[in-house]
Amino acid sequence: MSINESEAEIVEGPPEELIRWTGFLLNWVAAHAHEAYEQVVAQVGLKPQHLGVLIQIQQGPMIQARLSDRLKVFKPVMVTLVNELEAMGLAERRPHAGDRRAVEVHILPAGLDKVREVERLSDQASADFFSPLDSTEQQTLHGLLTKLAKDGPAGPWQGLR
Amino acid sequence: MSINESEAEIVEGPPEELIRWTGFLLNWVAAHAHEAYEQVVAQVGLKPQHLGVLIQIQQGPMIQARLSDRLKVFKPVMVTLVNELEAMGLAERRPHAGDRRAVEVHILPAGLDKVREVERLSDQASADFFSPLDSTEQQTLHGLLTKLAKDGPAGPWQGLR
DNA sequence: TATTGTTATACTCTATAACTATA
DNA sequence: TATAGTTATAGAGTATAACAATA
Repeated sequence: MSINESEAEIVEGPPEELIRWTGFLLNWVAAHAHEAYEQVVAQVGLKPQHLGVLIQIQQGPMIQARLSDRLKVFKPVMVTLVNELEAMGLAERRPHAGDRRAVEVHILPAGLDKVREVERLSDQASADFFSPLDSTEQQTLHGLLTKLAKDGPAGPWQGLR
Repeated sequence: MSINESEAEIVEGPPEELIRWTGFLLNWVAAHAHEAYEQVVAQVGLKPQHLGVLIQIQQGPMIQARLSDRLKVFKPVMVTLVNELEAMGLAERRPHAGDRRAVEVHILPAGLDKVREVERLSDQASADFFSPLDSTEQQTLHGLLTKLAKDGPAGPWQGLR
């Protein structure tokens, strides 16, 4: 048995050398938040993309091409996603009156239930995730991230997409 | 290539419906930060993983198996990465005295130069990215993220890995 | 028997191409 | 000519299997 140092890393924190960089910390924390979210979605038997579709059509039907645009996935991927949602009885395709090429994707009652359930579970997961911060700190974090999200792409990389 | 209808969405901000959720914001901002970092690394002709290896061996050589562990990539991936680093003249394999199965991966002068260059470029990119925040706000953000990174995995998802 | 490095292989995701039927 | 949906295919990226050499 090789008693290397790899035994001590059962519970892993961020690498000590890198935590001084805010950019690294940002990615590290976000990765773990996303992991927690994926866990929640998987708990109800879905992938994040399924939920993305359900949320989009929650208020009303949408044609597939539009769903592809909104979720930024390619058309063949959307075909598969909608197929799977139909197979699970969470959504269904209906012909689009006025344009016989297009199909509308409608949410079904079971789909609405799933959305509600995920919202409930992810609210809980979110509360747990941010629990190391008190209420004021959470608001501060939200404010800082909002600033970065809104004013951020005004930086030098704006021309890159 | 398809010339799509999306004329109005040239500069994209985060989806309005989702910015209330801190978890979403966190991921959105982090994704853009990571994108900026990838741009920087690509600028010097590397992928993030290449740089990960170079940084690990910056202080001294390391055997491949250990590099696989540290960077959490599978062994065949590390073989490819080291092959590429050798082809670029940034690192080289040397036999490991005492264990003839293992090879040490050493950084070369050109590799050190690359690391320095990326550090310089990414410091600049980081400064640009966080420029919407003043110095105090940046420190606050760093503190909040540190709290989440250190105390975060004490939450209910700690058992998941 | 376990570990190191390697090759070969499989699987998943993402991205294009090609085709039909409409418009 | 362009768009909507579908099928088929190509390509990265990730993960596993199997192997020879060594411990």
